[in-house]
Amino acid sequence: MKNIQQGFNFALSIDCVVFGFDGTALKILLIERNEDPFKDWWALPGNRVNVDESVDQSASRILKELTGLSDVYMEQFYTFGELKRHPQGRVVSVAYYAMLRLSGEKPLKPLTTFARNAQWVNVNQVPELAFDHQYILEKGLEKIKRRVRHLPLVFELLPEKFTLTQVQNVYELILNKKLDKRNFRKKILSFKVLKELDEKQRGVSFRAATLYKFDKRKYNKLYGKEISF
Amino acid sequence: MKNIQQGFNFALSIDCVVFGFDGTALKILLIERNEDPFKDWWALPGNRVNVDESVDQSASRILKELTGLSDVYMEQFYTFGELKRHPQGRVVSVAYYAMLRLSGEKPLKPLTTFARNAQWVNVNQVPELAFDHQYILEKGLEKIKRRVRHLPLVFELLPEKFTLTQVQNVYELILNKKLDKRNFRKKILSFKVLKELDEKQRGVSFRAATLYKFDKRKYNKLYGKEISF
DNA sequence: ATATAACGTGTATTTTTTACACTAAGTAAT
DNA sequence: ATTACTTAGTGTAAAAAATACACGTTATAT
Repeated sequence: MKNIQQGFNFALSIDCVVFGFDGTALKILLIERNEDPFKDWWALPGNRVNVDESVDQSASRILKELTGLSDVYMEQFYTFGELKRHPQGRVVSVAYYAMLRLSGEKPLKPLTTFARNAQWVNVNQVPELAFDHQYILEKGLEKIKRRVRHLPLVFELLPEKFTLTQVQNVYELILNKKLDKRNFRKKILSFKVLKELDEKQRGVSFRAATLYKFDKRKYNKLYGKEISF
Repeated sequence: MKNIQQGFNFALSIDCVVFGFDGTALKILLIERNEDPFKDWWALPGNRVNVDESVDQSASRILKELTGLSDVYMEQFYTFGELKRHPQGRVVSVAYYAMLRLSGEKPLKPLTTFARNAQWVNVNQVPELAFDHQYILEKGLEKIKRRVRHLPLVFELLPEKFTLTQVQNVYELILNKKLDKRNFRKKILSFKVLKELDEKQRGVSFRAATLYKFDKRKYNKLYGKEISF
């Protein structure tokens, strides 16, 4: 029982800022807490890290338990270690952002009882949140605004096949500004990582757009890890 | 004694990647450990976080204890939470990078006994390090390579008054590539945050260069927080 | 057939980035 | 004082990237 030694008296938690795109709006995932502290409050999905799992593993597990979602793109972005952030003691929280394609078929089912409910809410219609989660959310948003310019994160938010207009919409929502259509297309295509498909959108009123796929292999080959969108 | 509850069995530590510039080379600070585990090994300056201090406070305290240095520019960059990274139990480490002007006058005096010695070593002549510190160092280096392009970090490494050639040298060392002198000057001056002084270098053989100061007020006013060096 | 709404495209202008080499100024040695 | 040496300091032309801007095309719905 090594951990009984002095100094082993912190709790570690994970909090996730989970972004989703439903074709129209940028959403984040919130849970409704079913336990104290902050019972009945909305909060970022999060929980304690177990002592026998790595922090990255823990993040995946926690997201899965609270939402039923697995294989989600996640990345650590900051650790929140202020003194009074948790009323039950010294809890330091490692925050992750996550991104996923939001298709109607994926129901959100918390696999644990401490969250009674999980729900997508529009990024700019977030209610008051438990703990310092408001702050963590803001930092997460700032972070992806920057990261989205250097990493092909937006494709995590889009379905496998997407139109260029959808890509542009996601960028506009994240960066929170309008982009010029022609210039945007010129630029995104200039990276040569989108594969034009022999296929059009289906089920839309009005003219259907061409579908594209993100070519991950080509991206890795061309850019290693970084780029400038 | 809230922290006796289940879950409060992590230790938290801070590790610092401290960069210094001595006018010629980019250095990082290492300590020689005087205690187990890894007694006699070189390591990044770091130690346990106390339960009654914030993570940021802890980082400053620890750096001060190990080196005698205070008021150093520090920023958190990643949290290392793998399972087996510490032989004595579950220790999760929050890593910071730090930057400071390395002038001869500042002697390094560890104020604690667990480090027997603190020393600046050239970034590309680092010996084998304790724990996962090699890895943390690499990540720290990657991080500042990116951050230095968006934040005026280099001025933390330089003396208050510096020449443009010195600025260029620091950028070249961090980015690890040669820059064109005329283009560099054009660009750095175009930001309008360097104030040309009525003063020249002293004590150099050969022609003395004009000294400049970084105008922090102007930087904040013009750019808020970000820029693209 | 017609109205509708989003699709998809090109060019000219401005701005930014890159490439490139010599003279000026101060120090040190003779 | 002359000379040799070393770093400081400067401009321009070409290429590349970013920006501004508008209309004919196409599939759908009525």
